[in-house]
Parts: sequence; C-alpha cells; structure tokens
Amino acid sequence: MAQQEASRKGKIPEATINRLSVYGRVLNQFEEEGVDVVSSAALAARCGLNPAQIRKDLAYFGEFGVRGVGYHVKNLKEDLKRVLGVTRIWKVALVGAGNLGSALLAYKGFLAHGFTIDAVFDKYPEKKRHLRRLGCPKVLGMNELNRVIRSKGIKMGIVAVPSDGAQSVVNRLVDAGIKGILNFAPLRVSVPPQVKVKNVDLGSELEGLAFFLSKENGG
Amino acid sequence: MAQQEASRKGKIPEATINRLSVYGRVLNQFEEEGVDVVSSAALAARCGLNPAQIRKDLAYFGEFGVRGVGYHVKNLKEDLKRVLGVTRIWKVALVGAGNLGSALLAYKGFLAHGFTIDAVFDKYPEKKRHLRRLGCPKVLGMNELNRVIRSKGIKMGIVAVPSDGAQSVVNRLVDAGIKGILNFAPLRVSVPPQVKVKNVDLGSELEGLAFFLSKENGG
DNA sequence: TGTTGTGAAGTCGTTCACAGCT
DNA sequence: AGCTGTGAACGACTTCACAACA
Repeated sequence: MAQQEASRKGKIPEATINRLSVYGRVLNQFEEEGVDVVSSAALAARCGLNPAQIRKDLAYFGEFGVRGVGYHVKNLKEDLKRVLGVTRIWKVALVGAGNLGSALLAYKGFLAHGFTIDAVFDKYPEKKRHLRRLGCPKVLGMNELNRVIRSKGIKMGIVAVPSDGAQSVVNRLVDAGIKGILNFAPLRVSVPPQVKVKNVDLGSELEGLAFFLSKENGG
Repeated sequence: MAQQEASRKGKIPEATINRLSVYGRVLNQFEEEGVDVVSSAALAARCGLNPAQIRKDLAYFGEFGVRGVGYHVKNLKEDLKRVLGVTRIWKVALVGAGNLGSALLAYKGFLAHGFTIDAVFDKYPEKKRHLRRLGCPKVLGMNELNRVIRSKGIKMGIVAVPSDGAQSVVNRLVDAGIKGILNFAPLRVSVPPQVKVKNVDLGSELEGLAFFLSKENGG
C-alpha cells in the first residue's frame, strides 16, 4: 500500500506532496487531450520542473512507470489519488461564514477534489440563514461545534474567522478531534504536534509580490 | 536603501521573503502588548522558528538590531515594511467577480496590508452591478482591461476566474503591463520571466492535509 | 552579561548521470 | 533505442557556535 511504501522510504519532503497535487492536475489535462502515456519530460515541461524531480517524487511511493515507455496517464492519476489519500470523500468543517467563508461554501471545486463541507459554524448563526439557499448545510452556533464534529466524525477543518478569534477556534477544533486545519487567519496558530496546520495568507502572498516588484523597478 | 543592501548581499531565498511578512504580523502583536524591544529568541518562539533563522533573514537587508539588547519593535516593523516595499499603497486589479472574487473585494484586510483593489473586471460585468453597493469599484468588461490598467498604472493583478479562462486572463494582464500576479486558478500558468506569479491553490492545500491524515490513521 | 551578526557545519532538497528494464 | 529508477554530486537553506559589541 502506498502509505507503507512511503514509510519504508523514510520522510517525504512537504514540497513533494504539494507537487503531487500539481501532477494530478496536469494528468487531468493530458487525459482531456486524449494522451494515454506521458514521459517524465513531458510532465516536467508542463509543470515547469526538472524531469528527475518528478521521477524522484514518484519514487518515494513506488514504481509507477514503465522503463523505455513512460507513465500511463490514467493509472498514474489513480495512483496519485491513492497516495494523497483522496480516493474517498473527506468531510470538512468550516468555521466562519463571513465573506471568505461564504465564498468557500459556494466554491464548487472542493467536491471535484474529494472534499465536502459537511458542517458550518459561526459566532452568529442566525445572521447566516440566507446561506441555506445555496444548498449549504445549516450554519450552526459555536456551542454545537464539538458535538457535531465528533458525531459526524469530521477530521478536517477550515478556519475563516478574523485573526483575534482564530487561536480559540483552533483550540476548539483540536478539542473536537480535528487532525488537519486550513487556516486563513493571518497569524500563526499553535497546535499539538499530531495536528497539521496549513496557512493560506493572502496578505503575505501580496507582500511577496510587492517585494519582487519594488526590486524590479529599483524601489 | 533596503533594496540596494539586498542586491549587495546576493540572492534572497523566497522563504525568507515569506517569513518577513510573518515577522511583521508578530511585531504588530508585540506592539499591541506594549512590548518595546524583542530578542530574536522571543520572535522565534512566537513564529515557531529558530532564532538564528530570524537573525539571518534580517541580515540580508541590514543590521536592524542592537547587540546585547534586541530589536526595537516599532523600528523593525518600519524597516520590514520598507524592505517588503509596502510603505506605499499598491493598486491591484482583480479579474473575476464570482464567489471568490466578491469575497476578496469585501475583504477589509487588504488595505491594512497596503493593497487596494482599484479595478475589477469580469466577463459579464452587467451581472455584477450589485457589488457596487459595497463601495467597490465598478465591475468592468474584459475589453476595458488593457486601457484601464495602463491608465491607472496598476502593476499587480489577482486572477479569480475558472481554470479554463486563467491562462488567457494572465496573458491579457501581462499585455497590460502587470508585473505580479496572484493566481487562484488551480493550474500552472506561464508568464514571461520578468513577471512573478504566486499561486494560491486551495485544492492542493487540502490534498496536503489529506495526505497527512491518511498517514496518521494508517490509511 | 546578554544578544546580535555571521562564518562554518549540517541538513535537506534538487539535479546529474547512468545502470537497469522493456 | 528510449525512458525510468536511483546513487552520487551539487546546491540551497537552516542551524550551530562564537566573535563582536552595547
């Protein structure tokens, strides 16, 4: 099994994991174009990477290719799904139904990737009743967070609340048994070691762009 | 000047730039708490980093600290702003006024970081007239993109359109003189070398979490 | 004394180059 | 012949350890 192979080979760079998602996307493109078999060079060209990089990344998890031929697009796609653990649907809890939270609720792309927002919580759920229209789950109050997440067996959470509430929301999610958190609040939250946090920080990204631009233009 | 010091010392890791944003946030926290001076150790603790990391990052751009004392919070905050190039306000063009685009429009945090969405474009601008309420700039059609971006002198763009339109939008932005792009479409777009793209890919982030979770639970 | 700034060492990730298959 | 899988070389980033200094 993929996970066992991974542990057999030791620790996998986080960069590798992120690239696996990209490979999945690019394989979808090739599939749509009717391509059956791709070489690491062809994949690399479309990802803007070195071919060896791709072969190394895949080698962490097994031998998916055929020497002298390449990778079978459909097979590799499935193999990657298995490696990433997205063969099943992951239930996700969303905390914060403000502007960003609502946008995430409306975003149809999640399901395509194997994720479904199965519970939504907000400090003021009664103000968020209009979201129901969109076929979203009912927005619940924070007092129901623990019970609902536990009873539904949800293990992933998205934090889309303002900075000052983020750490406390994270604590409650961890208490409720959440093991992975996508944090949109622009601050570092602390969690116990067995919980994984990924930060999406738009301000930081823009500041990174600003740095490049001021460098280019000489100030 | 910061930019000159940077070039004097050679290439700066992108990871360093991303961390500078984080330092800025943490310094804000310290400032709010009434702290005047912080050590690299104190900063490091709150960022979850090694103190030497922080000193190295800052050393790329100058000597901001006082030996035996630490860093003056207010000064360092300003120095970092200067380094990142966010002492002035950056005008940003947003393309795509769907769910995500609207959320970004409504997001108040941009201005706090020194960015303002100064022009909004959509394929169907007449359907997006309701956004005007929120004090947002009028949503314009794609045919106005080049003219407006050039006349306003906008250099940064945010792409919040579906995947299949993303590359063509990026091309148009580049044609209009945009130098930095924040791309929310889940695919790699290609740009000329003098243009910088940062990708924000929610699907990938979730897949990264899924990988960790399936590892922890043994599959 | 206490903390910065920094060369040196160490660690981690990427690329090369070629053996091993098909 | 062609392309994968991988040990070895390389390069980049991080951490250590200490000299420099308030």
